[in-house]
Amino acid sequence: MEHLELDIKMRILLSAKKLFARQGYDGTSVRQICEEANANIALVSYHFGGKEKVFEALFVNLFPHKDLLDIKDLLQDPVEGMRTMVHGVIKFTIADKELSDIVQQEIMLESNRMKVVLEFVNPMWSKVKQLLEKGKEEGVFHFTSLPQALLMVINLSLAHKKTCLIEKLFPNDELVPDILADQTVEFILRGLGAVKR
Amino acid sequence: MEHLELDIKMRILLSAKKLFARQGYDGTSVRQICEEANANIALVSYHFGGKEKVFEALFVNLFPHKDLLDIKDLLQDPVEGMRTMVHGVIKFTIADKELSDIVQQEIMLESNRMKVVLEFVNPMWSKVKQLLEKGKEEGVFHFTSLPQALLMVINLSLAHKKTCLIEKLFPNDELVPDILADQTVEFILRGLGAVKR
DNA sequence: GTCTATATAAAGATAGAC
DNA sequence: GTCTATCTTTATATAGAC
Repeated sequence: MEHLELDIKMRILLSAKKLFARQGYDGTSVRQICEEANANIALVSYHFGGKEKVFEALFVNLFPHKDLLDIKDLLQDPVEGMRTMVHGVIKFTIADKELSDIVQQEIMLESNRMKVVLEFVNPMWSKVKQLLEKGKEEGVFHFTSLPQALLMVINLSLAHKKTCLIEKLFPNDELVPDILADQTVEFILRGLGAVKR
Repeated sequence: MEHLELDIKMRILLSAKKLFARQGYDGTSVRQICEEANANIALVSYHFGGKEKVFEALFVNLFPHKDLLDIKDLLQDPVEGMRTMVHGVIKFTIADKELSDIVQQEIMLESNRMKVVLEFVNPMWSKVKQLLEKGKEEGVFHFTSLPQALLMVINLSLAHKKTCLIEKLFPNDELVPDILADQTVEFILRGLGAVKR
């Protein structure tokens, strides 16, 4: 029932993003999406070709492609490079919480839609992988298994905001985004053995 | 089509666990569960009272309640205590990958079923929280925000095995469970500033 | 306790009018 | 490009026979 100023295709995409994030892909119906978008049910098929295609279009149109990959010379200093990358990913998860929630849901489900998600997310992980390799070569990062180190960095970069997990344990608390990013980055760097304390 | 030797209630629960883990709660139908369990469709309603109740029963019956909480004197040495807890959680995620996958899916969805999941999972996080507090008091752990530190420890303990995330980046690799647990624990301890290098 | 048969609702998708 | 109306399938759940 929002963004009535936009054209229908975009309204459908934004509504799908909102509902997929809140209820998951399988928990969201095409009817719901169209209701939210103030669009007719038939338009999803007409404009996109079905629910699956809406999901794809969502990433094609709304994923912030280049932001993180345009940065040159990331590999010059692995520690600073890692700082930049992790900060960038966290910035994305805060800027578009819905899309980042969808990414994580699909990862956890290991659904068929992973193919689409990975297409957009892998370039970032590839950069992080390079940073880890370079850092290990130079002796600033210390870990046994590269794939597992990468997994830990990814998970910490993405899954920092699932506060529902602990809200019962911190009834009055709230997380401050600025502190969040810095603390996560420094945690990762220390975890990787890059001495910073 | 397995475990035909068990009684029907348990067969339904095990089939539900398997399918929820693979396809998610919303992506799994009662029909599918009964087919997998070699049971009649009507039996889910008769024995449990519906799909939601099957989910609940799954945790009530199959969640390893006490394993981690019986350990006494965990707080004597926060570093060793943390080592024990994280190892324990990782052991659980490996022992029952299906159940741990379900836990993570529901966390990411922030579904209505979180209430059930948290009931079983919170006691563990509560212990970890205590360890973090004690460790910070004693000056062995260093972090700014307790809730966020807790979140990072939880995430690393749970989400270490989503290898689908990076399998394109490591075509031939495989993760070794033993190394996994140790590397994760040490990563966490270093991340928390407990000097171990 | 287990089955068949069915009730009822909701899903995704499209034909055809406008 | 958008709508109404409808098709088909599938969902959860249950009544009632056995």
